Amino acid sequence: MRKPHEDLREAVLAEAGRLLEVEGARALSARRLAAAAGCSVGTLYNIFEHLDGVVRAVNRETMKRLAAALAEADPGEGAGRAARLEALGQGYLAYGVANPARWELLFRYRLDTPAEALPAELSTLLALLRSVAGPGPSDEALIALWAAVHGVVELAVARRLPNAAEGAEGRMIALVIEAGIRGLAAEGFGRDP
Amino acid sequence: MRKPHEDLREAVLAEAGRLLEVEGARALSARRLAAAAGCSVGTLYNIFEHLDGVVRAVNRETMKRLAAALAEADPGEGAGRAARLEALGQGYLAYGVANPARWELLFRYRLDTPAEALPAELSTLLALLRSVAGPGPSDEALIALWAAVHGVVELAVARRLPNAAEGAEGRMIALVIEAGIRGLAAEGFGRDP
DNA sequence: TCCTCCTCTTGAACGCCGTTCAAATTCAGT
DNA sequence: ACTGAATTTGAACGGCGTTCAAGAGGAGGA
Repeated sequence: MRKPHEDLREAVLAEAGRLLEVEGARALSARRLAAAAGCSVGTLYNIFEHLDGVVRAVNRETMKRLAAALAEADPGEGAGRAARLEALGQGYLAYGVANPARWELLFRYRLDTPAEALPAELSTLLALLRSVAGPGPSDEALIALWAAVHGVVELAVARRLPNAAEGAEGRMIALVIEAGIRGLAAEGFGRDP
Repeated sequence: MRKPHEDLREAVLAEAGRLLEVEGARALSARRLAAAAGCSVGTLYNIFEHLDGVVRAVNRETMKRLAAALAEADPGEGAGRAARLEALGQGYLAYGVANPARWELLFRYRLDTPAEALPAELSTLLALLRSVAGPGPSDEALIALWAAVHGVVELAVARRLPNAAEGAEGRMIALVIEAGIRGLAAEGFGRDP
């Protein structure tokens, strides 16, 4: 019932995760992956066609983990919508800072095959955002809020913030979320639970 | 008066820019650069020590161009501060979309030497932002606004926006800037010309 | 048992990469 | 013309993604 290589496929992905965490995104090469998983490069290419495929699979897993981390950070429906959004933003920052290699693969890896660069699991995140914001705000506004928060995290993870902002990432997230909430309010943020 | 290699150095940087624009960031390799500039790889390494050095030099030039593009987009002191900020945001987006290879080198290239990843010329941009926003807002708030806008542009350039946001980048920039202005207002945005 | 046929695996090979360095070249000063 | 220092060269090293001819393995029939 299960495809021939499925065990090996999972072993490869597990080793990919290990390599990423221990040695960073640079270490994720076909040869090292094959060696770590105990097969030859040729077999790796039988399973994945291109290295892009490994990255995409890792990214799907990363998205699941990110969604889980955000669900964890979410104080839940008991808390106010504003507090929940703030918590989600801080959770997004925390996940990125804690997993720079996965973050890099997810957002900075150059995928040659143009097919959706972000895994479809992104919709899970947007759905969570939607459930917190209520049905009022447009998709565009929600995605803009995500992108704004993402900008802070991306610059923080890539170590591209000016010195003046060092250590202020959390406060900057709070500022962006606060402003975003005011912007969303004009679109009916929080109406209709 | 001029250092021994300065002519060659400039030739290399000019060819680097050409390679970037014509063939993208992948084409910027030591061998291709040396061939294009008419010298050997060894000489390239005499001038730049590492390829990182070439990237850093290109990034300084990119920052200058970006600053010039923003100065061009700025309607000037005659316009309102809000209109100016909006124009700067749209200019930032336009530059990124028009120069994806330079953008990639500036914000996504993995620099091994940790020295400030962003060229010091970034301060020019922040100074422009400061001059438009007035002395009220804190550095943190201004950098947060920049980061928020940056997030939209980065996701757009990296083609990592969900389909729902395709073609809506300009409107998303407008949303982020509007919300940012409201946030900055609390910090005295626009007081004291 | 042996022989076929088909699938899966292997690792050497290709052309690229960043980087190094011994040797060749260049050239100013004598 | 010669010397000595500075500069340039390109082959070499180890690593990369990717391909593919050759080999290994096993299922089914004789």
